[in-house]
Amino acid sequence: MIAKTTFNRLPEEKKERIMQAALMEFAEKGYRAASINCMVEKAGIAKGSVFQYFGDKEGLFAAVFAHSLEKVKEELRKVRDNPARTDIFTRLAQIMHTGLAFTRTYPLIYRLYTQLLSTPDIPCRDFLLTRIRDEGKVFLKELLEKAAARGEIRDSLPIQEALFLLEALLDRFLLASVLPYLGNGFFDGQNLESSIPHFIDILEKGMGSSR
Amino acid sequence: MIAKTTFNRLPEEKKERIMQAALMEFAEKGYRAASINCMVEKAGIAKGSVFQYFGDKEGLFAAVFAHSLEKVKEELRKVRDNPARTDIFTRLAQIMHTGLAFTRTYPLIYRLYTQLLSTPDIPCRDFLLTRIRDEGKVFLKELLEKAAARGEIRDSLPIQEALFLLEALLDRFLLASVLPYLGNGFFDGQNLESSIPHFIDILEKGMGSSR
Amino acid sequence: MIAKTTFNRLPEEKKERIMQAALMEFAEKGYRAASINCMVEKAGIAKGSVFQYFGDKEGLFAAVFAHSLEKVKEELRKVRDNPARTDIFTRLAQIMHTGLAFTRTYPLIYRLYTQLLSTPDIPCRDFLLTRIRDEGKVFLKELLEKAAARGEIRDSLPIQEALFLLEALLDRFLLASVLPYLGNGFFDGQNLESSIPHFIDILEKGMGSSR
Amino acid sequence: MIAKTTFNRLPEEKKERIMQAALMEFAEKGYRAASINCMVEKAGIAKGSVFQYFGDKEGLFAAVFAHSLEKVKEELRKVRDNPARTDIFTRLAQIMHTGLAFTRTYPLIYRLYTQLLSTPDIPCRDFLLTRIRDEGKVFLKELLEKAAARGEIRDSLPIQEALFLLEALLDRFLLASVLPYLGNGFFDGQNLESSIPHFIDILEKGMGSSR
DNA sequence: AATGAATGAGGATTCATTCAT
DNA sequence: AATGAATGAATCCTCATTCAT
Repeated sequence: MIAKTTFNRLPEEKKERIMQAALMEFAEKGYRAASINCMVEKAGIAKGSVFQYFGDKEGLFAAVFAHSLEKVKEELRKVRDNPARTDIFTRLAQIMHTGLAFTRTYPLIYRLYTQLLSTPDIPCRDFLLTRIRDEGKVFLKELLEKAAARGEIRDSLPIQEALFLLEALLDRFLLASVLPYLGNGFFDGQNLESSIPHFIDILEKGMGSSR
Repeated sequence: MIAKTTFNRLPEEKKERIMQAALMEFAEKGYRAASINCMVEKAGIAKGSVFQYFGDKEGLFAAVFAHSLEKVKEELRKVRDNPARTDIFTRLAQIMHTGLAFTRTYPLIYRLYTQLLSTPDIPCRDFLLTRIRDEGKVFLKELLEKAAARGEIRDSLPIQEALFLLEALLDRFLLASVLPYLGNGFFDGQNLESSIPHFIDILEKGMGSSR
Repeated sequence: MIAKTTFNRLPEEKKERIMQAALMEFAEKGYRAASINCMVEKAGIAKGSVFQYFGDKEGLFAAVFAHSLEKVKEELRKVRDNPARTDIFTRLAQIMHTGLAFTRTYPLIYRLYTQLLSTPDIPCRDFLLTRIRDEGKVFLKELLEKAAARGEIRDSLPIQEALFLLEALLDRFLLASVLPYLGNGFFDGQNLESSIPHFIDILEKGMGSSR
Repeated sequence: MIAKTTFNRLPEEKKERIMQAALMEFAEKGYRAASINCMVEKAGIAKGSVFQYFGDKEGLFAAVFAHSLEKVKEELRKVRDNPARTDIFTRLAQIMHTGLAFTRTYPLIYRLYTQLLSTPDIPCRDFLLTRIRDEGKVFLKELLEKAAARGEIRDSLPIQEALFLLEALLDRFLLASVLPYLGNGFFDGQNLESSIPHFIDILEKGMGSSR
């Protein structure tokens, strides 16, 4: 955290190269197994530089995480600032499309997130997960509440569980785009997009107001 | 994989002790970070024995995985062999309850599974994940197909997507019981059970046949 | 401290070789500058073994220290169990001779002690120094007290300061045998022995009972 | 040693700041463990500057040492230029008081000296120690010789050994003011001053001319 | 003259694995 | 079959030193 300035003063190209190499390491191998040796080789920099820039491995991870979160935020903003005059189910479809585009563009970032979820010994994990949640999940909640206010969802809908289900579906949907195992062999790559309307169909019947 | 026999000839108590210690290591620290040093200390056996029994770390992991999968299968059998004369939604509720009981009883096994999901450099990951899928997911599919045959679900339901959604929900539901972060603060420990009917409510409306 | 057994089970010759190599490193370079790399090369063992035996560098240091202290204790016992029926000044001369013989035999042990004295960041320094003091200095105190009881020293002698002076002289005397700088160029190696009676002369006049 | 001029042209305040920071590092951690990184941070200068000023770590140490020696010399001069018309034992008491005041004012300088004494791998150690000796010890010798000429000390006194004893006592006395361990628990901080007369008492009886 | 980014050798330490007993 | 001592590669990290700006 101290010498963060050193890194920030670097030319943009080099910064990106380093972030990319580090992201690859962490996303592919997980925090512990990620090797700074491999990382610096990929990035083409000296090993010592990493520690000058980020202090230690933990600092590097935090930087990579922050860098990735920034990308996520940009993406979220796109969805949020969309021509919002549509009903919630149309928006959910939009979100799924946008999310899919995101994981296709930045598959490693999504992998980093799943690493974080399942690896208990990552430093600051609690803090980092909290930041993600604050960033991403509040959004869905607002979406649901506004839809409720507009009468787009049925009165009897249990909000918390609906929220949980939406998150689960979205998360798994994105995960499937990164890890083909989860698609059950049914969803192979390109087909994920075409399944979106079907998901929306189920959600609409399950959550929408009748009529 | 080589001298598996040697391990199998061990007294049951010792086998269980070793498996338990190894499961703890792998589930808590992940594959790479797991230390055979720590493991043998917990198990109270000689380090050399591990390599005599399982060949190498990878073999040990495979054995732990197989051992855990066996427990999962037992559990699945319980659900499958249940008094099956109920509709699919009642059964889904049963499954959620049973799953929750399972992760409460064997939280480490579920963690092992999530580790496997998110850590790409575990050897044989593909093979192991395939085995899980074959074990667990075929079951849900059959459930859906039978329900369709009985007319419990609407004709227009897109089966693949419904299956995917069910898996996503179940998985996330169990994960939340192990990792409190995912509950969004809404679900705190005991509350997970009470939310099951609400999930079923959504699913029934989304997937069930009208009337 | 844990795997101390491993080291103790080693053949005596190997144990001694390792202790000697470690003592050389620590005594010559100080705790921080001592390199385990150099040490294992001198001892002809694998680097990993050091950590198996002693846990970490600190544990190694503690072991070397304990080993050395054992040698010191043996030496002290020799002096203590001497034909004790002589006056204190004769005994002081004996002690100086014995001490000199000790530093000549184990110069590194004495250097280790001085390293400990002057290096503030050695782990457990307080504890180790206390152990030395308990071992060595109580002895001088008893000597003085018995001499007082026998009337060998004057009533007006300030005991604490006399003790301090004796320690200072003994310590410096031994130090000079190890570090020639302190001898002021006057005492070159062999001459230290011949100066003992002269020191005793001063001490006797300063501390002895008149006549 | 190369561009010493560059450093000397610096504003006095900056020079002092740098010397102080370096002295702290060396005195507290010893030569090897002292980190130029820490040092420059404390001093608030660029790391490169150290090497521009002093060539390398060794040169920096030599400069710090010289700077400290200068302070010692000033102090010595005070004692030397004292109203000298007193006998040697009064002067020794003065010296002890002055020395104590010095180590209280500049404890780091004394620590630097003890580091130098006990750490054999400091470069130029021989040279530096010789300079100290030349500075400090000649003085005591003169004192003794003049006292002998004035008949303040007995004819039979072995001069070299007396000198050695005085040095040992003074050194240990000062050391005890910096490292409390050596006081044996008897001398706690403030008490050192009050013990001076008692030391002088012993010395006078041991070395003074009878009557 | 001053800066501070870059470097890589070397530090302690951990660990899976081998093998003689 | 079981042990646990031995090994050395790989880990993160620190540091003095260099050099372009």
